[in-house]
Amino acid sequence: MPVTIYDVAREAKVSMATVSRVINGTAVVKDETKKRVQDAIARLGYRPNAVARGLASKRTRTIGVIVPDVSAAFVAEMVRGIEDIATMYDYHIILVNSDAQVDREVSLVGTMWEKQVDGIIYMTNVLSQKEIDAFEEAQIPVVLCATEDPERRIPSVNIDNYRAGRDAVNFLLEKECKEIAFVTTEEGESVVADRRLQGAQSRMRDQELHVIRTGQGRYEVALGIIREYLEKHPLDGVVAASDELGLATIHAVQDIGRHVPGDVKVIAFDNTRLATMIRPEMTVIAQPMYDFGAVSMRLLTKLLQDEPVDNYSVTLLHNILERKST
Amino acid sequence: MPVTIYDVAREAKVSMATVSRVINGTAVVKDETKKRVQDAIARLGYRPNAVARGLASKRTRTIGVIVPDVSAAFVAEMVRGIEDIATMYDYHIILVNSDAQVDREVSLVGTMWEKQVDGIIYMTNVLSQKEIDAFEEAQIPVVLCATEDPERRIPSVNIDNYRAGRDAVNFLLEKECKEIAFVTTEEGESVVADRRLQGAQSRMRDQELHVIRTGQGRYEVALGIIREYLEKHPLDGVVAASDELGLATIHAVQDIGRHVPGDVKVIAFDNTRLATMIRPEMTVIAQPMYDFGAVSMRLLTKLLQDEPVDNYSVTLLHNILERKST
DNA sequence: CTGTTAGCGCGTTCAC
DNA sequence: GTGAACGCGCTAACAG
Repeated sequence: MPVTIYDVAREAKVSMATVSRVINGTAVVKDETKKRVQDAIARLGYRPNAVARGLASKRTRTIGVIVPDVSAAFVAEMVRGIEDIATMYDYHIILVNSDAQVDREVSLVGTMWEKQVDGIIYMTNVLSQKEIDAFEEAQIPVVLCATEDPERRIPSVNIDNYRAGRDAVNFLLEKECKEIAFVTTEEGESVVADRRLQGAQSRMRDQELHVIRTGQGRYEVALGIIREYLEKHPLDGVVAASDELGLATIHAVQDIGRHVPGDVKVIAFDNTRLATMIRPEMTVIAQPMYDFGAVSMRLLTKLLQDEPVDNYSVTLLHNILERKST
Repeated sequence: MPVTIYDVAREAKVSMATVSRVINGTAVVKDETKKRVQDAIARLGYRPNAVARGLASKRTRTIGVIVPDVSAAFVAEMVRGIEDIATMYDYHIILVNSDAQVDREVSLVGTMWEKQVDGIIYMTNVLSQKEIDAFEEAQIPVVLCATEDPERRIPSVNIDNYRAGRDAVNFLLEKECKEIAFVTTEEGESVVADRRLQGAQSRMRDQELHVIRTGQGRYEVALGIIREYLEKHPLDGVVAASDELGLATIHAVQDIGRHVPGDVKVIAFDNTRLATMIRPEMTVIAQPMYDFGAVSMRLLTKLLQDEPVDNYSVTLLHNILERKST
């Protein structure tokens, strides 16, 4: 039989209300009785039941974290950031994968509602109205993490992807690149990627920006596509929408007997560990992946505790780390 | 005001018990009244409160997942496996990182207890008695995932690491390697790694197995250590305890002007995506990372539903994928 | 097949 | 400073 707050009360010869008080520090309790209670708790090995607590207080100290796929390096890093800050503020996270499927995402918001989570941290490739409606219906505070919401209807943490795309191209331009390509996923796959592409295009003037589409952006398929493109087009600079695509580019270049950075310079997005674990080490537009998660979670705690928030859509800084591929 | 089961009952002109029945399929309900209830639920947008449900039923349909660090590729993949199967059986997971610190691990088992999780999936580098005691005290079913418990006191899912280490060395031996090294972490860092080393050593006969210790096994520090070792010792075969260490080995070999696989053959553990994203593609002892998670979760569901279990310590198969580094 | 009645373990008034 | 009593939303007997 699990020991309850009543058992502690009896053991300490006080009422359960008093026990509750010393546990939660809700009110002043005489030092002596407080000690009696604490001793009783220790003696009985009492653990407050978080479920009962959640029912009574209507707060579960649990956060729903909805992501496309934890097994992606970028996402995992972010989740780690979320969890660290959650722990710091005494929250726990329920993690679910949506595979970026709208129906599933909407359904997951519903189950988070049933779970009575205090808040949600949400990441997706494309934010649709359906999801916004789901948030609205569930009446749960949401923070978007590394997710584009052009209309900024929901609190969010992101970088300026347009500017980042622009910076990447600018970097190559300053390296005297003439024929630049942007390697990315299919259009509509990811609003973040699309936004970067727009930024990249905005920096080109009379020249044309080559755009290489690689499906979902997986290394294996991208490799072939990029190689084929390279054989037909004399590129000398590539911006890749992810480390994985950057690596595919480097290998594609090498496969056709050309050289990075001598013949083709490559700069990629993200800066996962991959970027420094390959040869040549990759120049990147670094994204603060861990911070995306950490800052999102911190913002959410503010929302939950009615702390003043001076900025509901936080823009973190990206930066260029020049290495050996440019 | 959130709508409760009472509201639905009133709307459908039945008792709350009946509503509960149609929601849970706990008993037969006349088709007509069932429909009335379902309509009422839809009309009101009712969602059952999982917290109240958990308190009443003493089952939360929540699983605690305790891992060293989600941001490690290996772990993230495993978590994905856990979550997929959890979803399939209508469970959710609370994810926490322990950083492999015993105190924290013990404490986390305690908070899982408070959260009233139905079960725990546990992964760690070194399993100590303290943790076993914590499981015992919390009285929660636990499944160890990719974690060595020599005494098999707790249900677990793992590969035969001893045999895997042996197989790796054997593979190099058959390739005519004479001077073989095992690149791993410090002794005691990870029982899994230690076990593999033992297996590796068991396969050597009169020859000596070189052992290269690389601290925590991080690429950046390992690279220097391995390079230094290589300069002093004429190795021609290396078994690395992880993909990351395998890659460090390949680069170390290249750094001193030698060649993989020509001069030195490299085989590594794990087979994360990294292994096929580098040049040369790495020969590996592949571990079923996703399956570790998936099978663990499945085993746990059996434990929770009192299904018959024919094997409490499941041994998954590893296999060698020969690629370009050997 | 359906309704009534107890709890589940805790937070939170409101008195004392 | 402390205790008694109620309610959070639901499941699970038990009747009928």
